[in-house]
Amino acid sequence: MTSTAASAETTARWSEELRAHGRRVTKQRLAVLTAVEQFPHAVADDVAASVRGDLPDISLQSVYVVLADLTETGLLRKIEPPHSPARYETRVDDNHHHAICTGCGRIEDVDCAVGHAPCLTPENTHGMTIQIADVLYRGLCADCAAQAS
Amino acid sequence: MTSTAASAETTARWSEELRAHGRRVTKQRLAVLTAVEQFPHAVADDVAASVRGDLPDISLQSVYVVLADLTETGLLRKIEPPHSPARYETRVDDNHHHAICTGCGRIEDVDCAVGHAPCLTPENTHGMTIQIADVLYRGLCADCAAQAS
DNA sequence: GCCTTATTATGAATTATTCATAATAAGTGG
DNA sequence: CCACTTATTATGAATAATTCATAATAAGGC
Repeated sequence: MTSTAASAETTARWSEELRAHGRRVTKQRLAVLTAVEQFPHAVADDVAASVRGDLPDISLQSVYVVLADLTETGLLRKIEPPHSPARYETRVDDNHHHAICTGCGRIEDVDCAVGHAPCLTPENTHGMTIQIADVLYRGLCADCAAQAS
Repeated sequence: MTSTAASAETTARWSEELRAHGRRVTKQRLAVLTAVEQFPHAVADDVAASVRGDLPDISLQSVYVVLADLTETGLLRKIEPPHSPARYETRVDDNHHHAICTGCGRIEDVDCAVGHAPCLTPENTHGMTIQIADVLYRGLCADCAAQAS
């Protein structure tokens, strides 16, 4: 996974977002945001590889620190599928879901199936106040289905 | 978490299930099945603690081996919530979902919200053939909500 | 009761991630 | 533009859950 220098426009947009959230604008944050935007659902390792196009000496741990901070800030969304390291994306405002291929592990975005907030009204919640519903679809992607036959 | 000696009836039922799946009946498997049935959503550590009421010297690794085998066999269902070790339950035949309390981590069963197979028909699957939908609700349980106020 | 093969035991290894602490740099006020 | 405060980043070590390889054991068929 190679890097792509962020366009001035992209940089400006992310800088604005960072400031809007009261965060300092650093080259590490800009590089991470750009990388995740370019490669949605990338894992920390991939992000680090991409970021190293701009910042060759950044360590994986530093990338983890930045990813965690940006996730907490709300600029990134963290996805944690079983049997996969955590993945990150910049699409944070809609509550879309994900489909993971059981063959190759690739992840695709999936919009809500039923209106805007699907599955948010389970029948019996045992007194729990439900805040969000994480939906993870599992299946076979077209490529893996073709290979299987 | 203490053990409860399995009733003869329970043991007989699980023995039958094991044989029906072409598996040998061992005291380790019976103890694990009984423990998980008694404590739904227990983590491996809890299962080991419970099993040790019958088999004081069983190691955690052995419990892991048995849990993995029973899960593969289909006698147990494994739940893998983020930030929690895997949990196990004996309720395997319905596709029910789970609600996890963000306060205390407790897990409750939640029946399907919309008919029998909710959320199984997303709008755009990018060519993926969806097989199952894992739904994980997050919220606050009654106890934690009370404490928060 | 033997014998074959499934099952279990166990110590070591793995992987993703966080933590504590030290070093650095962003933005602010003079 | 410089200095300074405090956020941010760097880094090595630690952690936690789980799996793996291999050796020991025991179920169930004959």
